Amino acid sequence: MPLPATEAPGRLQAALASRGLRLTRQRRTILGVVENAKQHLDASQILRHAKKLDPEIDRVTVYRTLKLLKRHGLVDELDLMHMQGEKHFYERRPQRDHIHMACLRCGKIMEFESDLFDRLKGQIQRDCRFHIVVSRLEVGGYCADCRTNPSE
Amino acid sequence: MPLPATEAPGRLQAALASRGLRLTRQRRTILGVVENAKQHLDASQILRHAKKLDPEIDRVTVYRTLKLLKRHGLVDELDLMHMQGEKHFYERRPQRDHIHMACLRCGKIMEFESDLFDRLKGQIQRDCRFHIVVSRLEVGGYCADCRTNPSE
DNA sequence: CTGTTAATGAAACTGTGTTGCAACAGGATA
DNA sequence: TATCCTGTTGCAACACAGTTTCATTAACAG
Ligand SMILES: [Zn+2]
Ligand SMILES: [Zn+2]
Ligand SMILES: [Zn+2]
Ligand SMILES: [Zn+2]
Repeated sequence: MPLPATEAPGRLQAALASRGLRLTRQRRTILGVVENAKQHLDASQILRHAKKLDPEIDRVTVYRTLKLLKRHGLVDELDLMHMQGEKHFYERRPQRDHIHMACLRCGKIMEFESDLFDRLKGQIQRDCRFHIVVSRLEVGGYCADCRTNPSE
Repeated sequence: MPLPATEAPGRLQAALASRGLRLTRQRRTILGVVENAKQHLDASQILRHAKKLDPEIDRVTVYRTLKLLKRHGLVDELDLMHMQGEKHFYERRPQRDHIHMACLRCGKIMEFESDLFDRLKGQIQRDCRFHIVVSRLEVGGYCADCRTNPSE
């Protein structure tokens, strides 16, 4: 369940356009898929969704577009603790970073925002004189449901 | 060339033994490589180091041993922000978690321990009623050297 | 020392992501 | 709207990380 469902339709498209990058039919389709995804998708899921809207789209274009978005800091790449093999997942970079929690039993992915996380990043930048461009905090463990119903 | 596998009996070996797992010649070699590594190694680097000590070792055994160590929480798997392709890196799980900082310019990897990080994990466990088993915080950005010498 | 059983090595395989290149199309310009 | 330039696409072949299968080997308990 993505946190704030506040949709800004076409934000990715607008961002690409403002950088002078070509908005092709295929890119528009892929951007739409990423932007409107209800959960974290990997490259092959993005391809599958995109093919429903435009059957001509090739997987190479999906990979190239994801790489482009990543390079421009418009999407973040996640592992989700590699619970489903070596896949990588993508989400539009949010206004405020969040933590990903992956339940090792039921596979649920939860998100969490925290002031402490923001302060921690501030501390890293100050104490290590390190300018943070991208950050990723993922934890694996057991969710509330799985802790109270370990039998099911 | 092949050195005796009678290396200093590290903590990893002791941990495996205490769990009733077989300590084969190959496992001892691989454990020694991971334990004595001076930097973060990926699977193929671990294989290369291990082959110097025991040329018979197969890459499959390296993968299987890493999986075993991961499953038992004895090593952590890192991405280091995927700066060198999709490789994954390994390190012995430390007594206290640390943050990995990867410089996007010079490729340097730095480590950092922080009370704030420990408190953040505590907050997650309390506020989300989520029992943390493993956590990973990686940040990408620019290190102090690269910020002061952007010319070199 | 012996037997049981887990671990290994070799090869074939899966799946993710990349590269080279000819054909194509976005979008600027006139 | 037509033209051009250049970045983008689709395809096939490739590269590489990691897994599976199975016959053989060896840990270690008895
Ligand atoms: Zn759960
Ligand atoms: Zn998310
Ligand atoms: Zn990864
Ligand atoms: Zn640097």
